[in-house]
Amino acid sequence: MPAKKRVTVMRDVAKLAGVSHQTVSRVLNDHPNVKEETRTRVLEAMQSLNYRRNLAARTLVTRRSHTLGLIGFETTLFGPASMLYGIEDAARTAGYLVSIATIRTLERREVLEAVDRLSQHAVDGIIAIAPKPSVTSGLLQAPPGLYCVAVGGAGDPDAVPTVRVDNAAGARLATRHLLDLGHRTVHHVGGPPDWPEAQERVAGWRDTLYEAGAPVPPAALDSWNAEWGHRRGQDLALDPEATAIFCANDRIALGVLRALHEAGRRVPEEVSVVGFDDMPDSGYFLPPLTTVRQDFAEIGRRSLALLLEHLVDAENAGPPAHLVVPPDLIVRGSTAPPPRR
Amino acid sequence: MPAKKRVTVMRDVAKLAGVSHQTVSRVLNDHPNVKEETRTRVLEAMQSLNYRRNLAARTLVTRRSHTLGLIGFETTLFGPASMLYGIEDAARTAGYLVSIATIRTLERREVLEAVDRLSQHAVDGIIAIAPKPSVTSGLLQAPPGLYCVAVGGAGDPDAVPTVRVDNAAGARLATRHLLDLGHRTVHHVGGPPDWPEAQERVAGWRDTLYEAGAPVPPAALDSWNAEWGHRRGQDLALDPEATAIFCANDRIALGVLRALHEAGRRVPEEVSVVGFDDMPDSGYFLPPLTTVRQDFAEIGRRSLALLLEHLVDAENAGPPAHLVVPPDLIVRGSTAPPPRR
DNA sequence: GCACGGCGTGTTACCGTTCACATAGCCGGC
DNA sequence: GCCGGCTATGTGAACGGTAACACGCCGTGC
Repeated sequence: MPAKKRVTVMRDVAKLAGVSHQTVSRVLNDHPNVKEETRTRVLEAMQSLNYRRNLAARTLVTRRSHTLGLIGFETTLFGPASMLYGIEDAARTAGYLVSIATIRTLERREVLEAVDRLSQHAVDGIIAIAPKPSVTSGLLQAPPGLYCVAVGGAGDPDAVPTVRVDNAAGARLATRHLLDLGHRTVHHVGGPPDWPEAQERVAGWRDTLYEAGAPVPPAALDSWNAEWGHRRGQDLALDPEATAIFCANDRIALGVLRALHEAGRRVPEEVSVVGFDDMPDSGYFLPPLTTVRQDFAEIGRRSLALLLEHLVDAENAGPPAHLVVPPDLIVRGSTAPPPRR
Repeated sequence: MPAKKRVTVMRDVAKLAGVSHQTVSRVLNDHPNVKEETRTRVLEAMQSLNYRRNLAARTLVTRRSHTLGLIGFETTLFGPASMLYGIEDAARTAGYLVSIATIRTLERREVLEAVDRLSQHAVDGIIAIAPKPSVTSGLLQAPPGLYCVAVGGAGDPDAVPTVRVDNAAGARLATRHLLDLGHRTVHHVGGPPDWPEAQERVAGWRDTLYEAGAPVPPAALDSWNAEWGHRRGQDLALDPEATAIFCANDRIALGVLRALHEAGRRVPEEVSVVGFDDMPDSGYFLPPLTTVRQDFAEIGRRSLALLLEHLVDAENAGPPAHLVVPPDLIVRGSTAPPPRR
């Protein structure tokens, strides 16, 4: 009977290097008290045997899996997908693997299931894309010791730390930009009325108009998609006073652009349009879209930092932190001064 | 000193139920030889103690983590993000968790790193989004016993099983549809020339034209984005003979639509346009885009099925399977019969 | 009456780490 | 010249499950 093929474990490395398995463990974990010569001998042995440590065994005893969980919603859309990417990128550089648990609705029940699934797999922490408060509140049910960070729009309670983009500031940038170009006021085509992110964008837009003493047209809120933008754009196209439109995201802006084009209103000569997100093709819309860019990579880094910070120092935690990432305005061809009358 | 808070383990459940821990294990794993009455007693004990089994311990001994790895590229774009979603969805219903490892380029080295990272975390298998052969070849370096499935475009070697959408068939559907409407021929705006998916779409388009005896205009290949579509669309708009355009994806189609609109060529009255992918807003383009829809959910299910099939019956594996998922044509408003002359 | 097989259950070893503790050697101070 | 403390290393016991095996009990066939 041929020798049974077995994967090399710590003991094999130890034997080859002529030390105990514990010394091998010390080398792996960078413990200080290992003679330099021993260390290199062990490393060589590991190399020659192509040793990889068994993380399951490590997890069993340390209760750290070096994996973190990510709860995501509508991850096929650009925003969530970008957040996922940003978080995964940050996690990878920090030596973590990311396990995903997508939810199909924003109901609390689904969030609880996702948390449960992740906690069974012993993730060290959870980052949840939480556009609505139901998600955040679901996180509160996580078993004690499992730290959660909510990223995205809903930063309500003071029990869960959050990281989010400064939607109000983004809306201000967009609105300010249009006012500075000389527009008398700015119209807004908003997202779903019950999404905090959409509400914040409304607030930033409205406040900026107030401060500038500009008239505040009624905000129209509905959803995030192009169909809504197109529908609303058709109305706005009929209003000769509407020379500047700030859309709650790029998809809406796409619809608005189409409606304006259709109605024969030229962009940016007659009407200026600003979006929010900086989707992949928004720079190639016609005209290229001026938009507010969210720094998803930074959001990922920050939320991970929050998590790791807690992992190393779990005991004396202060109140949960709430980080806000500033967005940028990307000026392209869809904005210009208003037409002279 | 207060009693140390400990999580409940199998032993606790066993004690409460008055059985051995092994019996608890049997209940958990649905072993046949457990008296019904014992089973319910154990289940009640588990319930009342809120027991969750420690998957790390389970993984250690069974060498099965019930986690699978997903290697993804450009996961912020709609296609890859949808595949990720489809795979995660299928995995979840099969009781698996998905860990992601995104790669920033398609270089073999990066793939190897991703495989390594995932295998350290003891994933049971790997599904890789593999739009180019370099990814597939990287998978071949996976440690023995770690099964990999390549999903997407590059189905070259006979060492790795693949699941992919039938790009050629999709292209045929699109081309056929346009020919059936009465167009003399169909122009094609293709993706990157070195991507198999793009090549297959060219082939399907060209073959259909051949078979129909239609003239075959030169194919133009460049990239996947709207900028390219717009650029190419400007040229095609000048050609009065070009009444039907098949684009390799929806983003390209968006650019083409814009260019045509700009040039004053009406869609679909003067020119018909077809896309590929069925992106979220393509139904709200103006006009709504006729396009080829890929069934990402089905791709996810199939690739997972391939993986699981191998996991239960790892020994007598035949040659790697190559599954092909048929796409659908979604007819919307961007296609119509050619103008009468 | 006894060997036998299946059922239900318990006992024990083992998976591959890390952690707590023990130990041996060395150095310096008094 | 001994002792205390530091350094480098080894030993044994967890961690929480599953697998292999043993064991008692029962019904069955001869």
